[in-house]
Amino acid sequence: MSEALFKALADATRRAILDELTDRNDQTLFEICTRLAMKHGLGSSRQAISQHLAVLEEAGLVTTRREGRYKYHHLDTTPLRSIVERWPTE
Amino acid sequence: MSEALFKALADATRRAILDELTDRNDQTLFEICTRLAMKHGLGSSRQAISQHLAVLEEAGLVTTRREGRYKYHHLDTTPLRSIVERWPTE
DNA sequence: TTGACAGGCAAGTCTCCACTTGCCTATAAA
DNA sequence: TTTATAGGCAAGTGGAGACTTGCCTGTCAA
Repeated sequence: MSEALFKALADATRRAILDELTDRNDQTLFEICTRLAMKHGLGSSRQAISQHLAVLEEAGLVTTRREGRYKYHHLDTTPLRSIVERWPTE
Repeated sequence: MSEALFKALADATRRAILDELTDRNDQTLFEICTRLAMKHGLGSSRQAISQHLAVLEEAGLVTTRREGRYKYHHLDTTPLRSIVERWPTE
């Protein structure tokens, strides 16, 4: 569903998460929270980021991997191709 | 501002308008309204479509040209490149 | 000049969504 | 076994935005 993709991209905090995962892939929720606060100056709570990650995962932009009590998130940009395929940029 | 771009893409009706303009460029508001109703089964009012076009224009995805009492809208997909440039798909 | 047509403006309603709050589960260290 | 850590769940709140409604402006044909 492309609806989930565009909905995921619609929020600035979620786009900052994608930026952060582009910079360093495979991060846990807490890592993302602290690094977002540092580099992007975002004061979002853990729950907020967690909900954002769920939206990104539903869009297929983020996949997860469990390891003990840690959950690693990594970026998958392939869904973005459908955008330029739908409306070609030439 | 990329905020305007993602906001513009976030709505399904606006994406249908982009589809319609991809299929046939340079349409007036009324043409878009009637063709959306036909092909996409959308029963949106004229004002609704007009407001959507304003959002698309603000995002740089649509440019306009006045001609008498007609206003023609045409598609510009170049802003979409910034998406795959921001998060490369390889 | 009058009426129809293409489009614009502004206020109001309503729904969705981002975020909070509080509590719960599970893993690992003390 | 306790205690701290990493994360999850669910209900409630507030604000942004999609859509409507009513009226107004400007252009062209009869």
